Amino acid sequence: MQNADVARFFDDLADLLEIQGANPFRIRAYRNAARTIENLTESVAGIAADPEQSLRDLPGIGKDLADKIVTILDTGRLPQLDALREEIPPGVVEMLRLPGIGPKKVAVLFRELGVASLDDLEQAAEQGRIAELKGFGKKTEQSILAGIAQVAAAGKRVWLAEAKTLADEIVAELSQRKSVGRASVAGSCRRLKETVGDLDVLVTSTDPAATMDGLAESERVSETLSRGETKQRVRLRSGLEMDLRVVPDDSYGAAMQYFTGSKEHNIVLRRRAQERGLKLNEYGLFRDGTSIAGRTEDEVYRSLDLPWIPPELRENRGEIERAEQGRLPTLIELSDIRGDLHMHTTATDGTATILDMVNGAKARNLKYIAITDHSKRVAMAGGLDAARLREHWANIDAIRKQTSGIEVLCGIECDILEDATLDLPDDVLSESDWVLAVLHYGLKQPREQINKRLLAAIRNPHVSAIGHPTGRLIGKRPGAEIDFDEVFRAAADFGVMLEINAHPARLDLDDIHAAAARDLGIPIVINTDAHSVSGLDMMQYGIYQARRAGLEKQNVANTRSWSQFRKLLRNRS
DNA sequence: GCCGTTTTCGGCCCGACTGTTTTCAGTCG
Repeated sequence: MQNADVARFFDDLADLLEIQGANPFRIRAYRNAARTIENLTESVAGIAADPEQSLRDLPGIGKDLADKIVTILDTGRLPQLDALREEIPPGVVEMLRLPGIGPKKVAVLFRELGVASLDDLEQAAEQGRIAELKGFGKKTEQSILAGIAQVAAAGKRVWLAEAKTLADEIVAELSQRKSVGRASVAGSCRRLKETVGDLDVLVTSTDPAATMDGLAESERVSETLSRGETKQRVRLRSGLEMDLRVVPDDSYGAAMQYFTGSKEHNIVLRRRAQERGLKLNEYGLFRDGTSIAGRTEDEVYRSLDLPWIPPELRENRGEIERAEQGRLPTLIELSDIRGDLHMHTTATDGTATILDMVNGAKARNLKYIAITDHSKRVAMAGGLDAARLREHWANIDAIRKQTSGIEVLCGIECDILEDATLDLPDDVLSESDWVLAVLHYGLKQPREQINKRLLAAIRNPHVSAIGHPTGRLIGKRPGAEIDFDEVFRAAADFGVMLEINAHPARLDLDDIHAAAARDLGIPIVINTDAHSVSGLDMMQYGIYQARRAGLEKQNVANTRSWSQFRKLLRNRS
C-alpha cells in the first residue's frame, strides 16, 4: 500500500466526519495525519514493519492513529470508515466539490431533503425545493445549479507550465497600469507545484477600484465571480480562476508570505508567532497590535527567528525545522545544468534532425547530450530495431566528428517490455554510450510485475538510467504502481541513475520520490525528453520539480562537467 | 485526535466575502 493510499483513508474519514458535524479538531487531526503520511519520503508500510522505528514518532500521529494505520496496512480497510459509509452515501460526499457548498450545507440537504447525489441535488434545485430550506435562498439554489454545470465541465487543475505562463502575462499586464506598484504571482504557482488549481496574484495599488476594473476588462478575463474592497475573484478565458488581492505597501511582504502558502506551512508559522506572543496575518507580524514586520518576506521570517525559506519548499515537510537549524538546501538552478540525456530526432518521433538538436543544445550552453530515440516496441513512433539503431548511431558519430564544444552520446530510450525483458539485445545495448530504460506499455500490470520489470532493467549492466520511472501523464493517466522502496534500493545498489523527466505532463519522478531517491544517494538526472529544438527549453520545469524536492546541484548528475559525468558512467561497469 | 521547559486538560491559525441574516454562519483559501 502506497503512502497516498493510506492518506486517502484519513481524508475520506475527515470528509464524512465533517458532514456528520464531529469535533472540528478531531477532523483536523485526521487531515494533518493524511498530510504527514502523504509527504513522507519513506514508505509508511516500511516504518510500520521496522522494529527500529515507530509510527508514533511522526508528527500528529498518536496511539489511535498509529493503530488505525496498522489496521489499514494489515487489512486494507478501516472499520470506522466502513461504518460511516453505511450512514452517508458516496454521492453526499461528492456534493462537497461544489463551490460554496461545504459540509454543513451538505448535511442539511441530506437530512432535510434526502438529497444523496449530484443528480438528486440538481433535481431538487430545479424544483425550487432548496430555496425553501432555512439558511438557503434563491441565490444559493442558482449557484448550486451553476456549480453542477461547472463541475461537469472542468474545474480541473492545470499543468504548471500553462498556469505560470498565464500568470506571468497577467502580472506583466497589471504592472503596466499607472495605479499599480508592486505585482507578483503567489499561491501554488509561485511554489512551482506541478499542477495549479487557481492563480493568486498580489498587487499594491494607489487606486484599488480602478485596478479591479482594469482586470475585469482584461482580454484574458471572462467574468468577475466576486469582488470586495481588497479581493476580486475572476474566471479567465482559459477556464482557470484567479484571485487578485490588493494590499498596502507596508504589508506586501506579509501578504506574499500569506498568499504563497502552503496552508500547512502557514499554520506552523502562525503557531510559531503565537508562541512568541505575536500574531501573524496577511497584513504583518504584530505585537500588541503594533506591526513589527511586513514590508518584505525576509523581514517576516527573520522576525520569527528563521531565514527566508524558498517558496518551493513551503509545504511543511520539515523545511521549517531545517531552516531553524541552518540546514536549508542551496537549491539547484537552471544555470547549473551541463547536459541533457534524453531527446529525440527525426529518426523516430522527433521533428528535428540530429544536427538541429546538437546546435540547439550548444545554443543553450550544454556541454554534453545523449540522442535517445525510441526502440522498436514503440511502433507508433517508428521505434528502431538493432539494424536501424546502428545506422542511426553511425549518423550521430559522423556529426559528432564534425562538431566541437559539445559531447554527443549515442543513446537509446529502450523499452522495458511487459515480460521484463528489454526491447533490444544486450550486444546492441553494450555498444551504446547511454541506455535509458523506460516503461511505456503495460503500466496497469500488478505491482509485482512492474517491480520485476524495473528490477530486471536496473540489474542489466548496460542500463545507465531509468527514464520517467512511473510513466504517469499528469491529469491523464496515473503512473504504474511501483514499490519504490525496493526499486530505489536496487538503483542505489547497482549505481543506476533515476530521471526527473522535465516535460510538463510528466515531471516524473515527482518531488516526494525525487527527495526519497536523493536520501538514498541515488544520482538524479534531469532531462527534457525533447521532441524538437524548442523542447530543450522544458529543462526549466524539471529544475522546478527538483527544487521542490529540495535537490542541490551535487544531487543531480548532469550538473557535472563532462569529464566528471563520464566517470560516473565508467563506474557503472 | 494530538500535544505539552508555563499545561496530562484545555487548548488547537486567520481573515475576506457571500448570502441570508438583523448580527452572523458557512465557505474559502
